[in-house]
Amino acid sequence: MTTRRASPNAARRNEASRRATLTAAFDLLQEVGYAKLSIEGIAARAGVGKQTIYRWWPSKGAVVFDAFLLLSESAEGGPPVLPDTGDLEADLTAVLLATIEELNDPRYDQPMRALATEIAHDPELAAAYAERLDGPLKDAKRQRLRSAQQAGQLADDLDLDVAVEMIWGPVLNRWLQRSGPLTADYIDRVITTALNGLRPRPPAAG
Amino acid sequence: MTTRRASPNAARRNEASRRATLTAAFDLLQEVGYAKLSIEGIAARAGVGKQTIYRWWPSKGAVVFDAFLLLSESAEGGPPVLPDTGDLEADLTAVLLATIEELNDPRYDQPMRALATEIAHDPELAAAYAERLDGPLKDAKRQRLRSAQQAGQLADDLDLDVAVEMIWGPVLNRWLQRSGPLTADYIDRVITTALNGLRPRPPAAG
Amino acid sequence: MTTRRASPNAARRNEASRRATLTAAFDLLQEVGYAKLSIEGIAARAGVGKQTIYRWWPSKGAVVFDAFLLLSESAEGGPPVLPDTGDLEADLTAVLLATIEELNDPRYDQPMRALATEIAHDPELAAAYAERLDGPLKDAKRQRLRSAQQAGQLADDLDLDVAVEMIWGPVLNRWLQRSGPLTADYIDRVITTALNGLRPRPPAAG
Amino acid sequence: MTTRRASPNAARRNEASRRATLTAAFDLLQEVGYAKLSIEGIAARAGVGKQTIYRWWPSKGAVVFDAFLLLSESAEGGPPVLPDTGDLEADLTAVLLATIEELNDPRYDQPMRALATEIAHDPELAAAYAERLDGPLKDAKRQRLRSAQQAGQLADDLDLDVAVEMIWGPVLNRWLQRSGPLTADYIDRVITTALNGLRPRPPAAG
DNA sequence: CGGTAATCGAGACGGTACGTCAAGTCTTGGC
DNA sequence: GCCAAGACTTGACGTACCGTCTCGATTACCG
Repeated sequence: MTTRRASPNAARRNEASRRATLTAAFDLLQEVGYAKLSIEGIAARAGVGKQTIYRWWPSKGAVVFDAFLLLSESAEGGPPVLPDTGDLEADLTAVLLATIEELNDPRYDQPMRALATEIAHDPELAAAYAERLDGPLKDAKRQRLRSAQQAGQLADDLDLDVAVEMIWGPVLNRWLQRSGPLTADYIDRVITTALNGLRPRPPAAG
Repeated sequence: MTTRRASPNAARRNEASRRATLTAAFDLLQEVGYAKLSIEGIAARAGVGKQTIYRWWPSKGAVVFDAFLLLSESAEGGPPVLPDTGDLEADLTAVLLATIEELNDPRYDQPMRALATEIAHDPELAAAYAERLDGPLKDAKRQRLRSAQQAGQLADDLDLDVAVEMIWGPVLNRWLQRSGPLTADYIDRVITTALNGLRPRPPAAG
Repeated sequence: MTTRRASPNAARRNEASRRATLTAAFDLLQEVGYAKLSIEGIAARAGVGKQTIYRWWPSKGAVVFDAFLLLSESAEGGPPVLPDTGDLEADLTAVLLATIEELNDPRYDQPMRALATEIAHDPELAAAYAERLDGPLKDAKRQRLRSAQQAGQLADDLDLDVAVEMIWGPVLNRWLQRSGPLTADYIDRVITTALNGLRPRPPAAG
Repeated sequence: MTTRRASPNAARRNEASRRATLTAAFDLLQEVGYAKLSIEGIAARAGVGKQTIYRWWPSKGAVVFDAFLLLSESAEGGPPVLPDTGDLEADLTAVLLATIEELNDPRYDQPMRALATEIAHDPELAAAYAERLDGPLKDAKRQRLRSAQQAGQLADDLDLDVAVEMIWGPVLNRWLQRSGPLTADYIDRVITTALNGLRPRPPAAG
């Protein structure tokens, strides 16, 4: 058996209340923003008792996290996979363009910032995020790079973890800190720079 | 003529109260963490009236930001400069090692996360951060890369902004999300990968 | 035919649950006091479902009332009777001494105050109290006075109801309001004053 | 110096908030009854923050008590005095008639029961009641009886405290327990019985 | 150099939300 | 159909802070 906490009897949990809570949380995140998001507000919007929220979630961050989880579950069929046309640069560009489109979308901006900061302050949440939300995505990214590596397009001794961070890290950072615009051009430069590296690259052998 | 009801008369500002407030804010950030930081608490700790804080700072985030500003001002003499021994890889390694040492230091971890969070949620603060705190540092980083570029160690057409993000982005991201340990080995891998790029690199010409 | 949706089928009632509930209620009244007595607490202490309590009692006061009823039933054999030695003053003194002993007993103080205040706020409960608990007692008191009246010890035209209230009213009041100590001496003074009245009493005829 | 608690600075207390609170408490007591009286409700009705109530009163009962105090203060000029026409019986009748009129008045019934209940359960409150509200009244009652005593209308050795309780005790008890109607006739019987006592009274000497 | 206006510490105020407790209703599974 | 158990919505609890608002008591500038 695997349950960690004994207290509430999960079998009797009201699924309708759970979904209402998560939906309300996500909606409110868009509407009022992270700073004004309150358990009280979520409960009221969801038509749910506060106690029900406190019974099933340890923190506001956990609710927000589960709201994202619900969203990603309802969106997907199976684990995520990155496109693989054989053209790595094109595939990465396509994926990152979709990413910045989402990051630039006002509907998702606030909620994702909320999630990011909750994660930054709550290690337990960070672990859950790494495992349940980011993990599968990271696997897909690594997998795409491995495929390119096997096709000889990437260095044999490449550290795939670092490679993934090298491509997505700058983008996420720029978004979170608003240190610059997230444009298609920026994406291109990131990908090109990451692939080629900072050092001068001798002309391809004739 | 100027606005009739302008901001308070800065000339009369009590410097002792200002410093006490910022010091208290930073200390409390370490002690109780970001989530439990309150204006009331800062005022009490600083032996300062709440009104004094509200008079001079628009938000809690602004106080936290100023606390960092005070810290960085008291630490420095003039704008920051990265070491330049001619050996880029060694210099970057040295700087990044110092960076992760700070990020791993429990005294700074909480406060810096607080700052990151406030910035993520407050565009105005983000602008101030970009200009006053991060700006000079970024200039120094760019300058070091430019120096290497001029020495022929980096590609001529390298986008220095992207290059800087490529090196520091992954590290900051890993720290903020706790997606992996910040070790010397990790730093090495990041620097090597960034410099060489993901693509296979033909052996240096004989 | 009877009402279709009447009260639950009393025949099926679980006597063990009933007694457990009432005992738990009385015990808790002593332990945690009236203000902190809760249905939830009673149910937990009795090992009984909350619904079972709500099924059989209309209010917390009703449970408390029944708890007293259970107590008085188990204590007695038949209706109460006051001692009648022929010496009215002595008999009254004996009974009132027993009364104040109970009122001063910490085991009964809290529960009886609870009962008294529930009665004060709930007319229906007051009626039940008057009929089931206080009624028989009052009959006994009246009966003792009537006996004395017939023996020529009390005025012929005496209003027995008022007479009873005149003796017990001051004592109960003093207890409830804590307006003075309940001592044997106090009892004596009450009885003497009630018997003689406030007016000067001419010396008994020779 | 005499202050008992240091915490709130009574000098800065807002008199308007105080009066609004007490008035709201009294009004709500009439409207919703004692059982549904809540601090939250009082605060809302008074347009006052909850904290302001908690700052100045230790319990709901204390608020109710102060509400009565405010009422009695605003009603009076100086300490209360009972009428003294020389005819004790008539004077007592007049006073008790006024008393039962108040007790029978639906505007005061609920609030006074609330006060009685709070007193019954809170010894500290009972002491305050005895001193501030009931005390002066009891003095007046005793004084009237003493006057009659000096006029030879009452027994020389009469215990005035007990005498007062003997007259008012039965009335209050009957009201609190609803054990009978409070009518003019009842008042007459109480007074007559108390004055004459229970024992047969020989005809006044010719 | 004394008058006066702004700032200061302090903290009361009307509020909002917190996280908890209990009320009374409803559902599930066992007897 | 009653029962124990306990999840549910509701509403109040008493507390912590919010941001605004007085209060005297220092300042520090200005006439």
